[in-house]
Amino acid sequence: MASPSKAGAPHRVRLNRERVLATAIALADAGGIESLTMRRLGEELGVEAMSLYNHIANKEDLLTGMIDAVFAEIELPSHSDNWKAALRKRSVSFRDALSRHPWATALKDSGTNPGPATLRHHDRVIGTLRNGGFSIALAAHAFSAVDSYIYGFAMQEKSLPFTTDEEAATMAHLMLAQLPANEYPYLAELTAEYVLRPGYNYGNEFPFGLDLILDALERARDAQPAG
Amino acid sequence: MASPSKAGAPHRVRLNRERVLATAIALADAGGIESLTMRRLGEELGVEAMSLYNHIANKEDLLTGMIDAVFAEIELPSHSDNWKAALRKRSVSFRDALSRHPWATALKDSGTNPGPATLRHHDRVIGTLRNGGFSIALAAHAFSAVDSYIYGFAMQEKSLPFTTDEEAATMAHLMLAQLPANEYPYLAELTAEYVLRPGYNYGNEFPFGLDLILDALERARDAQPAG
DNA sequence: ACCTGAACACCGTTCAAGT
DNA sequence: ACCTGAACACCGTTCAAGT
Repeated sequence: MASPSKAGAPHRVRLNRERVLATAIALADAGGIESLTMRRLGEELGVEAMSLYNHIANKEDLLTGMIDAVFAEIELPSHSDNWKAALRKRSVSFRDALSRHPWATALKDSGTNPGPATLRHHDRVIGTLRNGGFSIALAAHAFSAVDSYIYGFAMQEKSLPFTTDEEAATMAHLMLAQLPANEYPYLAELTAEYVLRPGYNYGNEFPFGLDLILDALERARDAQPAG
Repeated sequence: MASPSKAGAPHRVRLNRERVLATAIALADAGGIESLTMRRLGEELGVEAMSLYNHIANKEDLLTGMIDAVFAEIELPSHSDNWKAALRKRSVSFRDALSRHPWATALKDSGTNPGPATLRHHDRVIGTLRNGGFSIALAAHAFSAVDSYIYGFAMQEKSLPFTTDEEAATMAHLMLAQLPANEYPYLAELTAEYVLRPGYNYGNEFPFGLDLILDALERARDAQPAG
C-alpha cells in the first residue's frame, strides 16, 4: 500500500551486475556450477535470459565476476599479526570460502583474468611475507606452496562423494566391501582403521598440511642470508 | 593393395572403449575439455555420435574413464627406493601427467568413482608410506598433504594465461603496465623483479614446495613414538 | 552386435523490435 | 536504457529402425 508499485504487480527490483552475480553464486552453491544456466539465472531474477546481457558481457564474464566475489569474502591477512599468524588466519578463511563455494575451485581456468578483489588479496599476501622478512624469491615460493595446498585440498574435499560423517561411514563401508582387500591391502587398511573411526572427517586433515607448510616456511625464512 | 578392405573405403578399425577413451583424451589435450563433445568425438572416430553409446554409458562415464587413464600414466612409487625418493619420483610423474592433461585437474568432481588405476595408485602410495615407517594416521595426513599440493599446483599452473617464457614476459609486462603500482605495490614489485627476470617459468616453483613438504614429513615421521 | 537418422529437451548468444 | 520474442547453431541422449 505504501509502495508506489501497483498491488499484485511483481515488485521488480532494478537489475544490476551485483544482483546478477549474487544470484548466480547462490544458484551455483545450491545446485552446482552445471546447474547455472543463463535461462535459469534469468528465471531466478524474474527476467528473461536475454536481459542479463545488459549487465554482463557473456557467461565467461559472469564466471570471472563470481570468482572475484568469492575472493572478496576471504579475510585479508592482518597487518597487526606476525606473518605466520596472519597467513594462517587468511588460509583458513580462504579454505572456508572455497568450502562454501566449491565450484570456485575448478573455475580458475586459463584466460580468466583476476578481478580487483583477487589482485588486492594477492598483494596483501605477498606484502605480509615481505614485511615478515621473506626475500622476493622466497615470498614467491611461499605464496605458490601455500596456495597450491589450499586449492588442492579444497578440490580433493569437493571430490569426495559424501559430506556428513554418517554418509562418510556408509560410503566407506560400501567401498571397503567392494575393495578386493588382497588387491588394495593398504587402502583397505587405511579405510578400515582410519576412515571408519567414528568422527572421521576429511576436512580435519586441513590443519596438518597447513601447519606443516607454515612451519617449514618459517625455517626457510630463518635460514635466509641476513638481508 | 595388400589390405583386404576396398580401395578408397575408409579403413574402419573396430570401435572399442579404449579407442574411444584415447581419442577423447587426445581431443581434450588439444582443444580443452570444453571442446570435447560427443558429436566431435564421433566425427574423430569416423562414426556418428550415437554409436559411442555402445561403448560408454554416457558422458560422465567417458570422463571417469579418461581420469583413470591419466592415473594409469603415473609412475607408481618403486618398492626398491626409500619412501622419500619413491614418493618424490611419483609426485613429479603425477605432476607431469596433470601437465600433459590439464583438464584432468578440474574434472575430479563429486560423484565420480575412482577407477582401478586410481585405486592401485592410491594403494601403492599409502603402502610406500606405511613401509617407510609412517603410522596409519600419519600416512593419511601425508597422503592428503602431498596430493593436495600437487593438485593445487597443477591447477594454478593451468590457470596462468601463458605457457612459454616469452608469452609470460609479454603478459607480465602487460599486467605490470595495467597494475596501479600504488594500489598493488607488492604485486608490482614481485612482477617487476621476479616474474620478469629472463627464464622465469612458474613451473619451476614445483620442486620447492614438494621438497618443503617431503622434508617436513620426514621430520614428522622421525618424531613419531617408536612403534 | 553394432551403427544410424530423426527427434527431444536443452544450451549460449544475436538481433530486431518493443517500452 | 533496458527488456523481450524469435531464431540460430549448438549440446547430450532416446529410440525405433536398419545391417
